[in-house]
This record gives sequence, structure tokens and C-alpha cells, in this order.
Amino acid sequence: MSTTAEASEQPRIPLNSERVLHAAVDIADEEGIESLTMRNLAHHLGVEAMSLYYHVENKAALLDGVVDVIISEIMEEVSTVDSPPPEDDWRRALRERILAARRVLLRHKWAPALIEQRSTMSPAVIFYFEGTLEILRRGGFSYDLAHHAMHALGSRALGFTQELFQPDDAAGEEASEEMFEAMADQLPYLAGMMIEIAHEGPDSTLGWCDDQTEFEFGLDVLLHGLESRLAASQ
Amino acid sequence: MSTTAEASEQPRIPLNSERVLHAAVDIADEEGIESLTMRNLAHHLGVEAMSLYYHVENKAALLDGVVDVIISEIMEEVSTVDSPPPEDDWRRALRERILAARRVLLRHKWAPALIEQRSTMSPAVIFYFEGTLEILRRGGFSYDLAHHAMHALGSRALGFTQELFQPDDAAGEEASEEMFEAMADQLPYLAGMMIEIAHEGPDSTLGWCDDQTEFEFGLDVLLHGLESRLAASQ
DNA sequence: ACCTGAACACCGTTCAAGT
DNA sequence: ACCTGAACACCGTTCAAGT
Repeated sequence: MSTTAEASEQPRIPLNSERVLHAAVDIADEEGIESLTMRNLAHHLGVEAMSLYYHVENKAALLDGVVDVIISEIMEEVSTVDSPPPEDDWRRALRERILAARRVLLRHKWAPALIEQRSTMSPAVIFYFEGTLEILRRGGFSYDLAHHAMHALGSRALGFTQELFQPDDAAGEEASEEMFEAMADQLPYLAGMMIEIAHEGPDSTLGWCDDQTEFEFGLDVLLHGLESRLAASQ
Repeated sequence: MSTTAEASEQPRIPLNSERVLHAAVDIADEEGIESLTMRNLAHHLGVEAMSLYYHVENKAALLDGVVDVIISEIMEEVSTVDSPPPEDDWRRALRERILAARRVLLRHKWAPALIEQRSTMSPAVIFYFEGTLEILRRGGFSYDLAHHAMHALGSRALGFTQELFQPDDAAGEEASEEMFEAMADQLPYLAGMMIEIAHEGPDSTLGWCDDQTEFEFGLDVLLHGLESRLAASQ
């Protein structure tokens, strides 16, 4: 799948932008997004770096294309869930849509940061939000309230939220804990929380993003709050 | 303030890490974060690039230091607001704290992305969250619920949320609109929303982040939702 | 103690050239 | 139509050396 193409005698299959983009996703998945360089990508495809520019305008366009691949994957995943019609239960329909999107991002942990970074107004992203808006409208939201709701959801609508501290390796976690202990006497509330809450191991699922239960808690708080607004508007 | 130090006959004031970090913030403010390179930073300080490594371990440490400068500025701003004691009105106290933090980020629009990117568990960040947790506790939250609440707030607790599409220049906006119009017939809900909602000009305040009214809407929805949870827990 | 110059290993990208 | 090689203008960083 992602084996580096070796110099072989077989006639070379010509590249196309689709193959380039999927190879880019594979590299990000397996080696991390920081390894996604033009030179490394070319190497994986058994080609010189400069050849990529025939299929992709530049690196920025490559990254936009990668985001599109991920969003397309999200669209596919979202289309497989069979929620109740939004007229019956918009809250459940929206919730399941968002959790489906999240499932895809769990397979590509580097993707949330990239999606935010590039804030791409691509067709794929637009279509995704069209579907989200449809649920809200069919659930009874005015355009105005639906618009606010989508802003309030923010990146959560796509299945992720950037969590502040989430050490990405064990070393980082250890360092944080040491620092924390050194300051514990000046941090009565945090210290109290640490004592009371069983720090239940590495449940974090989306890299430096939140883990599943926290994501669902925050999502449900928002959905509940939005429901109040909807009720007040009707 | 940020003028490049010229070759002058005055005896050179020796650098220190504080001056380095503040110069770095100035560069990010005035030239954009992408202009914050070791070489450019050194040039602004009238020094060779290699000199910086005497005061800062490497670029990663520089960026962590820059984040700390911003968080310190937030701490200062937050300390100037005189909210009611959280025992009387935790919701207002928390709201005003968050909006104060946001005011600082509006002065450093590049900062939210950097803060997320580096997810630094620095003393400054920890102290900020200690203060947030204090409000929740004194407002009646259990440690467990307060913990969930802080996750639910996420980066909003620091005064920002990363909005998905927010074109950063006029050209980008125009391009998006063209694309949108080309697809309008396949996007009935988004098209309907566009028609109904007056697209009230460039109100966006935090770069590709949300504008002030949307931020407050989302914040209030969350605070309301959290209040429900609190009431249910008491 | 503080700063420098040359050099290295990387980037993305251009341009003219090959098949 | 598709790919390449050499070169350019950048990065962050090392290391040995200067004052």
C-alpha cells in the first residue's frame, strides 16, 4: 500500500493528482504530517520531486487536496448512518452525523490541525455544511438561528475540537506532571481536582484533541443549549 | 519600538531572553507569524542569528516562550475586570473572564493558532486554568462537573475558537463567493440562508476565527447548558 | 559571558531540458 | 504528455572560534 516504489523494470504507471493526494494521506497517516514533504512524497511514488508539480500546483494546493480527501471520507462515513429524519429528532440526527465525522478523524489524527490551518472553502467542505444546515432547518430552526448554531458548533460540527494541553508523548506527560507537582501548593483548585478525579489513563483519542467522553459531553451541552434557543424561538 | 537596530556606535545593550521574546511578539504582530524566523528576529535585534541560541534553546522553545508572553498578557487583562464574586454569579464572572482573554487575542491574531499548535502545558497556562476552575468551584460545581465543563469550553476558555472557513483576504473571499454561486443550485439550504441573512460585511475580528457576536452566542449557549447541568447536579 | 562565520542538512520552487 | 537535473532562495541548527 505505502511501500516505496523501487526502481523496477515494469513500465511506470503515469501519475495523476488523485494518486498523489492519496499517497500524501498515507504518508501523513504513517509517518506524521511533518514528513509530508514534496521530496518525500515523490520518493514514495518512485518519482523525482519536480514531477509532482505537473499534477499539483504547489504544496498549498497539495494540502488543500489532502483536506478534500479527508472531507470526502467524512461524507462517505456520514452517509452510512441511518438517523431518524430530522423532523422527528434533529438533535439525534445531528449528534450521529457529528460522531460519524469524528470517527473518520480518529483515523487521521493530523487532519483536524490541517483542516483548521487551511480553513479551506472547498466544495467538499461546503457540501458537508449544507447537510448539517439541512438537519437544522428540517428540525425547525430559522435560517438565522441555524446560522448562529453552526457558528456555535464551530469545528465540532466536523467532529473535532482542539484541546489545549494534550501531551503527545509519554515524555511530555511526565514533564507536565513534574511541573504540576512543583507548583501544587499554589494551585489549590487544580490540585483538589487532581486528587478527586481518577486520572483514568490515556483515554485521549484524537491526539491533542479531547477524548470521546469529553467530546460527547461538550456536544450534548451545546445541543441542549441550542434546543433551548429553538424552543424559545418557536 | 520595533525598528530594526542599526549598526550604531553606542555600546550594545546585551540581549536577554525577555527582550528576545518581546521582539518575537512584535514581529508576529507587525509582519505576521510566518515572518518570525530566527534570522529575521536576530536582524530586528541587531544581532546575528546564532546569537539567539545563547538566550533561547531553539525555535520550539522560542515559540513556547512567545505563547507564555501572550498568556501573561491575558492574565493581566483578566485581573483588571471586577466581576461579581462567583458565589453570586459564576456565569457572569466566567463570561467576563473569557471576554477579557479574548480582548488580548484580538491584539495578537496569530496567537490562537500558535497556542493550539504548541498545546503548551506551561506554568502560565496552568495558572490561567486554575483561575477558571476557581470560578466554577466557587459557583457550586463539583470537581467532576467542573472538569467536564472545562473540556466543553475547550479553547473558548482562553477566548477563541477556530472557525472553519474565514478567508483571510479579500481575494479569498471573492473566490469563495464565485465558487459558491457556481454550486448554488446544488445547495438549496445554504443558498436560502445566504438570501435571508444579510451578509453584514467584514465583522470578523479574530482572523479566521469567529466574530464577536458569534463568539458570544456560542459562549452563552454553552454557559446556559452548563447551568442546566449544574442545577441538575444540586 | 556574550556573540560570530562558515558550514550542513534540510525545505519549496524556477527553469530549461529531456523523452 | 510526462518527467528530470541543476540551481536558487530560503529554513533551523552545529560547531569551533572570536572578544
